[in-house]
Amino acid sequence: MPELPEVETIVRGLAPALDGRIVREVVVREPRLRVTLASDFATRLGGRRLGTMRRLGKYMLTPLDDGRVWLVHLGMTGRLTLAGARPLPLVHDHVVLRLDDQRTLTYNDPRRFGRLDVLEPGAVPGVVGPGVDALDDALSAAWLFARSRKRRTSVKALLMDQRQVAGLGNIYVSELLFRAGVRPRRRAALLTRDECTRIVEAMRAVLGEAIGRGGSSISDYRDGFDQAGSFQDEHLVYDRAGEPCRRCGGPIKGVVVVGRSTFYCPRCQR
DNA sequence: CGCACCCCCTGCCGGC
DNA sequence: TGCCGGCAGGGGGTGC
Repeated sequence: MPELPEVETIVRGLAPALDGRIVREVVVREPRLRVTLASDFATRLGGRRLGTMRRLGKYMLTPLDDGRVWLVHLGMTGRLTLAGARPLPLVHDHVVLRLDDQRTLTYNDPRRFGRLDVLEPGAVPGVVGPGVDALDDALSAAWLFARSRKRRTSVKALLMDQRQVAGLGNIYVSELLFRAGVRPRRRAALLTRDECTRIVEAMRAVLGEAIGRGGSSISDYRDGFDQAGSFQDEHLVYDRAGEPCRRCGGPIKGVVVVGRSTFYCPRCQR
């Protein structure tokens, strides 16, 4: 579920509230996430003072006062929610942190595809690979043009590859390619400089607007305070197969590209 | 190298 | 109404 705008929304909300807090207690109710929590996870996080949480791609990274970094990845259905003292535990509440201000930070994840970890100092760069964050200034049209040369893969696969561009997921790739007027299956190596410019501009625009709307709540996404986003109301193509294109009126097409459902307008995108 | 296909897991929805 | 197959915003592994 959560892509860059959703993770960014959570981080913007939680970072000020968590900065400087001390983790008084860590309760692991279910360690079997996609990667089973290390047996010492609770002791490595317990007692630590939290620094300023930040986002890198779809990861949430919080520095600890011992130099390590607390890492959270929400997978498809993860939620990180800050609430008052001792809220009633809900089904799929896997990890519960009690803070020194008596508030409670809960990791809930029905499908358990998420990841929680405490990283050693210096391990952070490795978690996202050599690519750049989708909102990093370094991701320019020139960078994308250079990176896409000699790639036999589709532009969608290139943009979805977290080692290349970190943060984009299935919703926002369809949305940004519609705005850029580029078909998802176009060979990356055949993108023109002008198309790379349009893709980068569309990427920044759609991500910025989505963040402004608090992300997309398709079914279960909520921010760090359990509030839904509203950008799903602005989707132009995602999950709209057969419905009229909002620009030309023609039917939106739904296909599968690199194993993921993909939506585009055959008339508006080339 | 790129991709099809498999897995991880629960929940929801549509069809019958 | 109830069951079942298919699919879901992510990511990792294998084998062709």
